[in-house]
Amino acid sequence: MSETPNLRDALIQAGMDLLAEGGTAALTLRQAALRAGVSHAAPAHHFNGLPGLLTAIAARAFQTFADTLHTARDAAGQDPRARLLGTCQGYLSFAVRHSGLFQLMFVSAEVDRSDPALAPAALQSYQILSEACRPFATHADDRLEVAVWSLVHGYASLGFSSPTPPNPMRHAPQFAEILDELLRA
Amino acid sequence: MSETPNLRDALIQAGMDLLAEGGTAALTLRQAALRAGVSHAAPAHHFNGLPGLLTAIAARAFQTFADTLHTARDAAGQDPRARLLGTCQGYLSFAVRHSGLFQLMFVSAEVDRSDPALAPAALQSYQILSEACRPFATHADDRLEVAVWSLVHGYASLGFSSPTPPNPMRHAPQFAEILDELLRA
DNA sequence: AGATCAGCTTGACACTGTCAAGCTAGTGCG
DNA sequence: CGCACTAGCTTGACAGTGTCAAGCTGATCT
Repeated sequence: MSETPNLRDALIQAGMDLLAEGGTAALTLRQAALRAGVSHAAPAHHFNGLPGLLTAIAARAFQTFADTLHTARDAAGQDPRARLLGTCQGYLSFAVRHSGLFQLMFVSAEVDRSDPALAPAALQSYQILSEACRPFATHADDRLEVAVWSLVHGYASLGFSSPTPPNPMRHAPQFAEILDELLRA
Repeated sequence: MSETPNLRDALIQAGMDLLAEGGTAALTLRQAALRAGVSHAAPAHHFNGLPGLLTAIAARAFQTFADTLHTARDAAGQDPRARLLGTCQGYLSFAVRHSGLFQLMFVSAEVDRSDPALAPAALQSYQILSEACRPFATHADDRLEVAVWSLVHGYASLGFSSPTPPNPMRHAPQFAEILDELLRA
């Protein structure tokens, strides 16, 4: 039993690997258990069934999401517009590189969004984006950051269902130009 | 035999009902077959397995989606801005009222997005939105319509994962104000 | 009249999540 | 020291799922 001092983490990691390799359909309690080298019912002991594992994975994903936004913003220099654009590009980069996690975080009906473990990292992610928007806010309410958030999230999401027929995303304008369009207000 | 002259349509309808009642998890080949009063393997004969049924449902959903956009736009009067706002509100209304279908159409990995039956209605939906954007286009490329599309799609999507912790969507500004923000450019 | 065949049924298979029961090693207690 | 106890995991079972192969049935065509 010295192999896995922390089976819980090993199961989360196995689940993330499965998700990255085979998409949502491949993420299975039994397969995660198999990868971690334990019996098929072991995961139920640490998480409380499949939704529990998915929620734990989503929580960890929000953490790396926040990290991605953070480093992308800091790499963009000091100019406020560059920082906001960098943050958004980190957002898009994460969505493309970890599409399975992205989908799990934002759309999966099986993660328990009331789980208290989900709040901190998710809030942190949002605050990074919100803070990058602040220099451009012209109204008292949150309308600009909600606009930017909706814009980047929609752009990312539509990029997925991109083989979708309407698909102006195939030759879509770069996000930078679209963001500029919004910031010109 | 005389009960269901068109079993295919009956299965699609049963699937849409299941989706509306119990979400994605409740939409099952066997349950759809049960509702249509046929054996568990009958659906595989009309669609080619579960992805086929999901794709057929998505295709029909795109049709009613286009209808929703169309009527919402026409009900908004003649002013270009009112028409665009009306179209977007139709978009949001559909997303809220048919969240299961919306998710199926845009995110589900199990629908075959290369299916030729998907293209027409989806293209029609996109063209309605695109046309409503035309009076405001200032550039040669599609950047405005992609911006509006991303904005409304992201706003709708974030509204779902809304129990999500960051959740500025709880007291989110009305979409109209956000759209105005974009159109001011 | 007889052949053909699409449409559906029946039965089986592997796979899934979940539950109940049991094992096992480490811990605290008398 | 010995013994109950418990957390962590295993084993075995169950219902439900998608999918496939084989068979039935009734209408259509030659």
